[in-house]
Amino acid sequence: MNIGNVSEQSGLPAKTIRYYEDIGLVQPSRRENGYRDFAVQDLHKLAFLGRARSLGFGIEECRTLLSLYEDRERSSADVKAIAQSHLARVDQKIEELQALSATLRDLVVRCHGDDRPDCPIMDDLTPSDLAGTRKHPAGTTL
Amino acid sequence: MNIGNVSEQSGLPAKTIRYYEDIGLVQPSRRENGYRDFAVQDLHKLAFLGRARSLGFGIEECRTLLSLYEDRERSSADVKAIAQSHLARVDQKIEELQALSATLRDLVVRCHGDDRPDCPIMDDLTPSDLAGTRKHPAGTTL
DNA sequence: ATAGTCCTTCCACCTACTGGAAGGTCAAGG
DNA sequence: CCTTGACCTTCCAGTAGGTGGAAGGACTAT
Repeated sequence: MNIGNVSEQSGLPAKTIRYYEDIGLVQPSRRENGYRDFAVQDLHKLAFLGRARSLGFGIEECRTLLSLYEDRERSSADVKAIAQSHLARVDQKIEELQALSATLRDLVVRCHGDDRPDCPIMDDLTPSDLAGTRKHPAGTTL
Repeated sequence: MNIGNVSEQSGLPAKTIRYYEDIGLVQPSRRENGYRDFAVQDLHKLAFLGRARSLGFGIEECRTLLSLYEDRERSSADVKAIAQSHLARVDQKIEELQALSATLRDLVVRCHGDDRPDCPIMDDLTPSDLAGTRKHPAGTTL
């Protein structure tokens, strides 16, 4: 099967499929003319990867999940552990973003938003006390 | 002021400060010996940037905010517009992650997590409806 | 003179792709 | 036979926002 076909059936862009081959997630064979020739199992793997990625699993997690996918003797505990730690990370991120959202919302609400320069948002950003502590409790990153 | 000093007072790593110079967010002068020489205004800018970044604003937003910071005739409306659109993006992200979290949590809860291979998480990831494929016919699929 | 710390530049790496250029292959139509 | 267009190939560069490290110059103290 050619890459265009596999792309269509798996829902992954051809570029992404080549990238996945590059990092060793799939190993399609080659024809005489140099074209990749995907087996049905490769298609399955790629669809599996697409779903796993859409659930937010990282590439290395996907690699592990793929090996578990191919292991009919796997323990569901191994799969669950990966999903659980991923879930914990997602929930952690949600908390950080919620704190961020609350801070931003507060600033936005307090800013009158007219043509005068006076602005609580700018006041928050403006450094008042350098080298010292206080003012902002916690910082999060996106 | 040397970069180490500025780093300490602004809370930004020296590497980051050099990077910010690279992309034109600050323009410290140079001494005879090639060392960067930061003015107090540069320190203020860097602290401003650090706070804006910690609120999740992107670099280009920071660049705009910085120009508004230096413009004493700015309209608070301009600042508010940037913060509002950023807030909207954050809230959008939260919603996406919450949907993801719900899906993952459901899968994790339904997975018994023992030493048997049977696993609802894997079932979710496993492609079932691809053209020309059957669902694991006893030992053919990986 | 030498040790230790600070500073410099440059290059590579991180995630997970994505875009584009330059060029080979293949099937159909005239 | 030739051309057109779709498809395929590789390789290079770029994304966001830095981080790590190497190689080497500069400063300070003893």
